[in-house]
Amino acid sequence: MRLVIAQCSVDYTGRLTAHLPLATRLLLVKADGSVLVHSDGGSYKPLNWMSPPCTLRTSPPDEARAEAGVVEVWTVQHTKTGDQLEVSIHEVLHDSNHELGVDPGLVKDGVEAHLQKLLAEQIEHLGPGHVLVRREYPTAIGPVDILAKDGSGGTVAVEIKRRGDIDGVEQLTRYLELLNRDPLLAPVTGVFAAQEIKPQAKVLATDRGIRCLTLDYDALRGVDDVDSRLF
Amino acid sequence: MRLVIAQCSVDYTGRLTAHLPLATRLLLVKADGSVLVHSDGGSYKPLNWMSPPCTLRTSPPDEARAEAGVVEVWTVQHTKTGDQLEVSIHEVLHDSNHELGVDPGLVKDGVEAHLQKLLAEQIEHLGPGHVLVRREYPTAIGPVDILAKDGSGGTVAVEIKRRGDIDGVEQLTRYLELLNRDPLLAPVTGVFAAQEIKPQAKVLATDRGIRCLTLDYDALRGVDDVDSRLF
DNA sequence: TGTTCAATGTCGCAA
DNA sequence: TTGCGACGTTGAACA
Repeated sequence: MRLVIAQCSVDYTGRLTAHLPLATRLLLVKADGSVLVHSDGGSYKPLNWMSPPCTLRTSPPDEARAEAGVVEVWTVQHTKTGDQLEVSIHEVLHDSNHELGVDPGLVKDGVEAHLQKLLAEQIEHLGPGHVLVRREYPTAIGPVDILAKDGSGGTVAVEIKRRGDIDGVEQLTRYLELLNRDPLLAPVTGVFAAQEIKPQAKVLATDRGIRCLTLDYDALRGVDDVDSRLF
Repeated sequence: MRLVIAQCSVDYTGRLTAHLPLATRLLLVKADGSVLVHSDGGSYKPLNWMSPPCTLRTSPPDEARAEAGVVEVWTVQHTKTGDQLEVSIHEVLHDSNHELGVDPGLVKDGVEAHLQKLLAEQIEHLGPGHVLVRREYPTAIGPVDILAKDGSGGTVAVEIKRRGDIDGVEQLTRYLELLNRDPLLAPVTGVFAAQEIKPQAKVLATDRGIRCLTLDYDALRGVDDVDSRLF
């Protein structure tokens, strides 16, 4: 990631034509070649930008621009649409390069983990008499989201998803198979819990004797203590 | 504008709950206190952010976080909604401050002015035999976007909008009323030209004998000389 | 100031 | 790939 603070003017031609008069701004060049032009205010949206895939080419100014005080021209062109961003740089005030590496991303996780925490706290949603054993119960093939005991002493394994798909049912099935080999736990029944469960997933789960539980995120959250939001 | 490159994890609580695991990212603090968290890829949208009005407070980590390697905690809170962004900083790799001043802004000039220029250049879109008189034809109540002569010597007044609404028809009506008082110009007919014309506007215009013309921006531009894009 | 509607929307999932 | 809907939508015009 390259950070440049520079006096510059910017022109964009693409879906529309736009122009930014001369001023001091931040030019942010990302590893994928995309460029953001930010001012010192406004929202998170840049004044101007070019999204990937695109290429950045720097060149000396033509005579007319050199006259006008331009020292370098950046031409950023979108690889597919041909949209073009042209930055006329008058003075560079800062220029630094930074190695960031790939972001683990998976932003907006939260929801699934939060659902797990909320359901663990309100384990009664599994049915009367249920008691939490633990969250993230470790097994050889990965942690089970929630392990609980039902009223009759049987074990319950819960797989939680934001959107319940066939994959989730398969995953839970593997856990159940493994857990049921453990005489201390067996018999282990399964609960597939999600905000929204696909009909196909519901059919498969039911066929395998797995109970489906639709979670109401807002309702679960409403009961939750406001102070415990950061988990 | 403050630029910080740091190893950090980020938590957001507001409309939703989101978490960013530990990684190296850009933290951008704008003059108005707003904060953007950018990775080295993706689009112009930050991974996480806080929009103004908000306040940034930095504090030493609590004991548990200090254990985990956190050296500083940023708490950014929205003044009105109470949304909160918490940045746990593990290591600062770069930290610089820059005075940018107020941006002249006025981004996104263009479309309407560009449409006017393009239509003036390709006046034949008004119909066969049309000749341009001038753009921005001055009148007592403001300039008419385009004034032209049709094949039979009559005058044509064109009002151009990006989106054609009732207001535009009213405006053109006022111009027509005024222009038709001028014996040198009369009879003056009206053309309401826009990229998109609202049904109500079309009805009103037609009712008043004003012709509607839908402009195809891309098609007009396609014909346009590539070198004349900067206007 | 609140409401409506476009956007260089962007983003994410389903068909 | 394409289409559709939601978004911490954002942003501007209009009432």
